[in-house]
Amino acid sequence: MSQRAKETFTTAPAPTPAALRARIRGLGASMTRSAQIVAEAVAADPAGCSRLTVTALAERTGTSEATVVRTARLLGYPGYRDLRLALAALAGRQESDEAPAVTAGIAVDDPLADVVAKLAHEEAQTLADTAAALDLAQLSAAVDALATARRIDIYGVGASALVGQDLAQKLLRIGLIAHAHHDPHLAVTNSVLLRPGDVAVAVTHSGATGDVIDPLRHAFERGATTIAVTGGPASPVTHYADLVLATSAARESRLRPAAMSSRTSQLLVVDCLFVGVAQRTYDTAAPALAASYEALAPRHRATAPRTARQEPRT
Amino acid sequence: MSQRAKETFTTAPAPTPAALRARIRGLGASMTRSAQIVAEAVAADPAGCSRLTVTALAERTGTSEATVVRTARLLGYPGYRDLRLALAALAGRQESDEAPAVTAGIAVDDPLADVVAKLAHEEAQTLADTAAALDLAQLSAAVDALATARRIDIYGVGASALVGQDLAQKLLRIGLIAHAHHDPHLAVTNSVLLRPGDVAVAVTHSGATGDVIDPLRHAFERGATTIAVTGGPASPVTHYADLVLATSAARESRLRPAAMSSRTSQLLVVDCLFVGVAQRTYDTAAPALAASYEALAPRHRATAPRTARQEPRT
DNA sequence: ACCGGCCCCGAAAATAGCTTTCAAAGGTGA
DNA sequence: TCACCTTTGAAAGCTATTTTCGGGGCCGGT
Repeated sequence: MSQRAKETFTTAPAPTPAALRARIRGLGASMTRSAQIVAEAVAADPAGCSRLTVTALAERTGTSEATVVRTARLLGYPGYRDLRLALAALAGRQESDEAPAVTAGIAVDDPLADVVAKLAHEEAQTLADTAAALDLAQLSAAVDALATARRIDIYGVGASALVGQDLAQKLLRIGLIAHAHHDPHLAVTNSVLLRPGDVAVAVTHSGATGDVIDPLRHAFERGATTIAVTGGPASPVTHYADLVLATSAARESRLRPAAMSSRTSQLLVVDCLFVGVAQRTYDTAAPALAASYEALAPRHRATAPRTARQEPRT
Repeated sequence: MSQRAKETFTTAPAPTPAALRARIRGLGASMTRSAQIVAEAVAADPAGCSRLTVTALAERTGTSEATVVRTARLLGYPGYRDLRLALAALAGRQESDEAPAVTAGIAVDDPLADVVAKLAHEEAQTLADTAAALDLAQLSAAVDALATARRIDIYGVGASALVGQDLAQKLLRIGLIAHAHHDPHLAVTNSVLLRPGDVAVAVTHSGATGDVIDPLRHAFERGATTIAVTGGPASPVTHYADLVLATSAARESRLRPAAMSSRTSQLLVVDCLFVGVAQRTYDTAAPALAASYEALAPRHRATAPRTARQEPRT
């Protein structure tokens, strides 16, 4: 057997994914001069190098393609192609680790890209907070109450009205009798009709919105089961709530007082309620969902109109 | 201009790193059959596919090299090589994120704690996907249009109606003239009044909701700037949209067909629009926000009623 | 100091993989 | 049914990677 079949000396057995850095350090001085240069360049900027071709990397390091390939082999990969792939993976990993770089608040002069990143990050944070803070016992009791309710009234005004409507829409779709009221007068008018076995839900971030508290109080006094979805666990609304579901009370900055985190948080709670109820009433919920889906189908256009695309007018 | 220079139709401008998942979901049904097969294989096993050559992937999916390359282009990369790199990066990232523990869908018999965790995780995922996939150029243009609009009409029905209302509420609070219409007839009636300088926004997850497309078309034909917030970047609604803001089109499982991920995604887009507009019009937006906040104060009860807490009836 | 041997290195040939072209097959609307 | 457009795979064309090959430097021996 020849002592060097065709310059294929697999120095290391492992084409490892991310142990790359260690490997480079490990081999360190045992590499030839130009191999070191290449390895160093790779270690210094994996992401950047992953975007280069052999030729480009050779040029950048002032070496030749052959040397680059040899270095890749030294590092344990079958060839440069695979080193490049590993480099990309490494870059992806790093990127995900350093993601929460944008924790701060949003400023007036942030570029749009930052705004998007910050908003997404903050809302994700809010979701995590809310999930962690949710009282499962209360949630479970709320699900029970909703699942067996004769009738469900939901109160919310302003931004919370939308959350209430979302809940009502969802519950309706699985066959429950749910109404969302955002008109305070109508809410009160309806609330006095409730009785034991009914459920009233109040959605209010501050927990101090009179227009929502009033109908809830009436429902409470008439014996309905009352649920408060609020960011203020000790706020006025909780006085008339049998069950309190806490939403995250993230501070709202100057540029987003109009309910962002709070809305996200409330919606998560609503979703939890909905899924919980849907699970508990699966036998009736599933067909109801299917039916409403079918009923909607004809309102969707299957394909784009065949006419040529109309150009935006000049 | 030739209609097809050399089969180089860069469907999407962004060769983004991690927006891949979102992109695949988004294009979804708008791809050709074999492209779907390839995309699906890629989405199902990014790490594995990143190790395959064009030929190998073509064979695995039962298609041809050409199709694989075309799919890579569809997903926004210059070619397969780059897709492969991105895949590797994605794999690396995933590996580092590794233990979301509760990745799977929600089952009928999941305990409530799991439901909460899964929902929160999925919605957070959706947020990340959406943020990654958002086209900043389109967003920026949309912000400009909104900020300078004479009048803004927003169309959405069903779950998307709530998103539309949310946007309208926010824009109103910073002094813009915005209306959300969820009644298809009224929407059409209003849309024919729009003219250049006005903005129409359509919110629809599927992008195929006739009740929303109709008013948007009218607005488009009358010269208003039209914006589509949709999960289907190639869906019918985009035919009449000057600007398209893509939302994540995560699959909705049996227990949550009623718009959860899609709603979260849409709301993030709405928030981005709002913050963007608020930034651009800060001088007028800030006082308007303050004023609306003041005006609301009296409707909040500062403290709990002094009466003793009423016990739940026995 | 000179010479021979060995290894390192880069230029260029060889090859594998990626991209493009082209024509046929499969639909779709008139 | 026919014409047209879309989609698809086979094969040609090209780029990037890998291998080969020979020049040149370093070291020990003479």
